Amino acid sequence: MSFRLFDLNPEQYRAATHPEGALLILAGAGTGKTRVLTARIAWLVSQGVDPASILAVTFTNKAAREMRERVATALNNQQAKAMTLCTFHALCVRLLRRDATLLGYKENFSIFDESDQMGLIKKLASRIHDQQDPINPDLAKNLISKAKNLGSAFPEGTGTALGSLFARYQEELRTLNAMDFDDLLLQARNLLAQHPEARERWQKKYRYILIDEFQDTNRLQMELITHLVSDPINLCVVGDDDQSIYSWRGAESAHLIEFEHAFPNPEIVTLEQNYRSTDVILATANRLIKNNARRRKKNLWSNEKEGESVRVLSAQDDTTEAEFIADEILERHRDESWNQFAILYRMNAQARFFETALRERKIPYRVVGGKSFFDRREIKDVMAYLSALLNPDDDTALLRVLTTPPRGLGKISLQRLMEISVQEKKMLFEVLQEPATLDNFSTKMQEAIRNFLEEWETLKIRLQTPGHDPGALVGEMLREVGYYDDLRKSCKKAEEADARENNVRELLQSLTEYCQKNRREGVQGFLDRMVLEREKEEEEEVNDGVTLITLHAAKGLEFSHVYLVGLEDGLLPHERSKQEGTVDEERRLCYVGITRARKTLVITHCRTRKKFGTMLSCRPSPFLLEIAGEGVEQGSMEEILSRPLEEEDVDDAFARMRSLIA
DNA sequence: AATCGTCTGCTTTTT
DNA sequence: GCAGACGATT
Repeated sequence: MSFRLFDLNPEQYRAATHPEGALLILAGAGTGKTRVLTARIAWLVSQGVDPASILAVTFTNKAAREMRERVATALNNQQAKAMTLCTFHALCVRLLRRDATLLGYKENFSIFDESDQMGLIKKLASRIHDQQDPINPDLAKNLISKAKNLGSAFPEGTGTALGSLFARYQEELRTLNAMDFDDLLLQARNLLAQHPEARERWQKKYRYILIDEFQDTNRLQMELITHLVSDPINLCVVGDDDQSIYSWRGAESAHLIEFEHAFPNPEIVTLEQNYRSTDVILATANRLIKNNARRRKKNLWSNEKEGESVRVLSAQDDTTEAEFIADEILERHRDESWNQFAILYRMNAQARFFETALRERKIPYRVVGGKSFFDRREIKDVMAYLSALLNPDDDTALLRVLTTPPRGLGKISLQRLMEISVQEKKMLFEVLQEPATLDNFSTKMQEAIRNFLEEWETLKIRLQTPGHDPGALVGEMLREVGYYDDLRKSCKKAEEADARENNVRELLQSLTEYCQKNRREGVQGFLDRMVLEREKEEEEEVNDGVTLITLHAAKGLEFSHVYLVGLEDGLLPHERSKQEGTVDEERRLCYVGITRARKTLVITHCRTRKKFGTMLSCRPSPFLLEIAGEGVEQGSMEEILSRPLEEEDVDDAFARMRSLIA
């Protein structure tokens, strides 16, 4: 075995080599969680376990990718390939692509992403049109999602406008042979709950189950796990209740805290030795988190005893906060590369000040989060073509195809087609194919419809021919129907047009590559991946820069120098959390922020801040009182700036001035 | 169908 | 203070 088990500390070793039964690994921040999971998988295989019977589930694609890479180094390639290592959603797609017919879906169902979902909700909401209480689509989406993740396909309040919206939404999805993200979990759960033969088949396949970030599981995911686990129980979960920051999305850390309820007498291993931060930073984190009542007690420690003090600094206002930090980063960059610095904040809106300050000083930076490649119009267009090709029931996708580019079928004709579709209880594509349909339209329209059908059929047939290049075929069709021309026409600048066209080519190129590599999964597999893994392949992390990131997005990352900013009452903890009684989660958020730091940590707060356009005075966050203690220095930025320079700094400043003059 | 102006309402966002 | 949504206008 190439993975060296003797590199593990005693607790890690115990977790990695625990023989059988339920195993709960409480892995504090930076305690080598992924390492242990990888080691455990390697150990299982070394004990003769068939890799194909191992299932390891993560929450993010990134985590899955990282784990796969590490497993591949620990095992040989073939073994690593044989095991299932994916996100919850990808696992569900796998189950459902095989067994969806048992639930009344076809196995070529479409997966609706958030914008598809939103579009459908808006359409239905406008149809219901209740003058009493108009439906807020955002709210509706959240409530539907929440209900589903609690395990229910039905709204709580039937009879309300929202209730009927939920019902019709679900009905519509089924007619379109489509599932949204939550449905993937919901239907997979239903599959295992309602179909014993399927359940047994999957249980038999996955004998060894490992779950990462277990504190983030919602009820549906927990049910799914419970159904999948067979006898003997071989379930290993890893998590940290102190880092549970997604309860607003339905995650229940109670699954971890009360793990024994679901799986009695588990082996429990607590990992407390931290390999990331200095002891001073960890002591600060410990002092903060112990104020949370319901948790599994952990006390992080590190061998790194020599560390700089944690500094808590106040600033007059948000601009000063940003400028001070930017100056300090500039100063420290002398012996650290830019990407060792991170600025962590509660809200994306806070990033702006830091962007300005960094830009003024020509410091490179990257803001994590923002518009995804996959939200771009042209990408959605091509995805619609692929969806409509694979799932003829997906009217949403087909409508997009029919109107992009304009084919002489305008709003009115499409409306008429949809009316016929509703009347005859047939899907849009069937209606198009029906010869009788054409009688309703002018000769010009008939021509347009016939043209489209002809193109579409040709493409379908060619795609099915073996040895084809799907990317090239779709690209060819797009060109023939004038899609590229239309795309260019809709752009103001030539640069934008080039960029969009390039995006399409890139997408088609990766379609071709995917199909070459994964013969069996084909176009369907590619589409699944595109919807579920909404990240561009060459996420260019090569360029060096300071990271600007929200606390939520920072989980799992680490930086040598961390600036945790905006520690003000109402911002962290956020005002709304105080109203909703979820300050504990805000504390965990703060805890996550602190534990990202390897060497130095600066925590800042402003005495005044611009909110909604006006300057308001701010009180320091109550968390600052909780972290106060040995190794934490307090100060103000103004005081530091007015402090007389120390001698060497003066020398330095003179030296720099002289070199500027020279 | 596109563009302009006004109104509103304000976390976090793994898939 | 500003983005995003929506409705009125050409």
